[in-house]
Parts: sequence; C-alpha cells; structure tokens
Amino acid sequence: MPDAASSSQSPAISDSEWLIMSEFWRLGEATVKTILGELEDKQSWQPTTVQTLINRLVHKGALGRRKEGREFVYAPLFSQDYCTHAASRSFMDRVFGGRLAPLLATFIECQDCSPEDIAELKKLLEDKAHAPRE
Amino acid sequence: MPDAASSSQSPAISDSEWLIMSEFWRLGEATVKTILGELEDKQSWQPTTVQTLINRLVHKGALGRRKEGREFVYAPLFSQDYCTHAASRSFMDRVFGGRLAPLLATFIECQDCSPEDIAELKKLLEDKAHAPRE
DNA sequence: TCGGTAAAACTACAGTTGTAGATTTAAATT
DNA sequence: AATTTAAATCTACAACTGTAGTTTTACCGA
Repeated sequence: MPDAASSSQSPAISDSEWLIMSEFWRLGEATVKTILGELEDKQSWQPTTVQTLINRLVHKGALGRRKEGREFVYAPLFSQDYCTHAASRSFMDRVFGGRLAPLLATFIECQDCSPEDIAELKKLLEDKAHAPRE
Repeated sequence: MPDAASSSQSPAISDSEWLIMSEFWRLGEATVKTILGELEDKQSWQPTTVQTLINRLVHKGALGRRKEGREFVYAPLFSQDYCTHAASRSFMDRVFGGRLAPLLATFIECQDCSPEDIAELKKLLEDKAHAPRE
C-alpha cells in the first residue's frame, strides 16, 4: 500500500475510530460486516455504530471504498505506520513538550517490561546510535 | 504537592487544556492574569478563552482555587507526573494496542535524538533491568 | 418482475472542545 | 458611600465524539 504521507496530512482519528482503523490495517480491506465480526468480542457496538464510525472515516479521508455487489469494501488510505508516527509526534508535543528523553523515561519506568523487552530495546538504541543517515 | 493518584482518576485533559496545565505545573500556582502573561508569546488567546479553559479545568477537578483579593489563585490538584503517566498509558493502549516495545521503537526511530539522549536511555534501561522491586 | 431484505443513508442527541463576546459582581479607589 | 473597573460568570456556537434508532435504497432470489 502506498503511504499517503507525502501528499497530505493524516486525518485526526478519534479513540473509537482507532479501533476500527486497527482492524482495517490488520485485514487490509473489509466490509462493515467483516469489521463487525472482528470486533464483536472486543466491543459491543451496534451495527449502526460501526457503520457510522466507518462513514466518518471515509468522510475524513482515512478510508476509501469501492462498491462490490450490494455492499462496500473499505480500505485504509493511510498506512498504520504513517498514522502511528503522526499520533506519536502530536502526543509527544502535547504531553512532553516535544522532548523525547522524558517521554521514553516515563514509558520505560512506568510500564512493566520483560527482560527480553529491555534487551530488544537496548539493541534498538545501539542500532540507532550507529545508524548512518538513512 | 501530594499526588492525587491514589484517590481518584485523573481527569481527561484536552489539548488546549494541557497547555494551561503545563504552565500551572511549572509555576505551582497562578492567577488567570499570570497565565495570560506566560502564554502570550506562545498562544494568541483572548483573556476569556484562557479563563474558560481554566474554569473547565476547575470543573473537571484538575485545578483547585482559593480567593485572594479580587481574584482567584488556581493550583493543580494532580501532579504532572501523575497526569503524564495516565496520558501515556492511554496513548499506548489506543495507538499501540498496549504494547510497549513497538511504541518505543517508533519513538526512537522517528525522532531525532542526540547520542547523549541515547546514552542516557541506555542507562535508564540498564537501571530498569536490574531494578529490584521498588 | 416483484418482493424481501440486507446494506447504506439519514437523523438524533447529549457531551466535549476550541474559541470568545456580553453581562454581572465585587474589590479597590476616590 | 459612590464609582470605577478588573475579574468572574454567563451565554454562544460550530465542529467533533460516542452511540444508535429510523428510513431509504437497491441487489438477489423466487
């Protein structure tokens, strides 16, 4: 999937909408009914609620759609990676005044992470440390 | 300042409200006028806008106040640390499905951080790795 | 081709948010 | 005490959110 990052801003995606988008990113594309099925044990939303959320996402330009028989098949117009980055950036600005170190400190300090997590992260940091301009 | 974490949930603080709260956390306590002065080169808000935001924060239980002469002195009822933790938790859940490693990977990978930042973070991780139950 | 029915569209409604004008209140000054 | 006036309160209003009921549309099968 091409990443729309370069051509436009990522739309503002609300809490409930993230749940929907997550399913689409996982599945690639889906009908309302499929999403309903996927969500049914996680959320207890009425079908119209899901439909409304999807409509809003289409309206916002976060999802595209094509007609297929009597229903629409919807698909993300922005990659998860792109939206995640955008959300992360804005979160960091808002809550940590844009400063990375305190943000990471907070996450590392307040969540439980396994020794494996920690090892993995150290590796990430090392890679980052030697990374040439990519 | 005592941290209200133990007794109640942190109130939902919106984007604009975070800007206000940040000033209060920095200053400890302040009047509307003080906040106006602090913000004036960062935001161009009308006085009533700031007043409204502060009122809402009082309403939400994020700020307390006491009368002093003709005006109120407002002060945070929750520590920055507590609110930051709560916001971080909910951000992680929403955007990263609660998984820490991909979150950190995203932040480390997509922001610029200095070699010093990285060193500092590695140290954090090491501390975390050997930390006894605190 | 007509009817049933599933999917979509339309409508709804209260709470939050961003932003601020208009009005009231009460402290400070004369 | 009366007046000034800064500060607070009240009112406003559109957009966004969460959540869903009601109505319309248009395939698909009989």
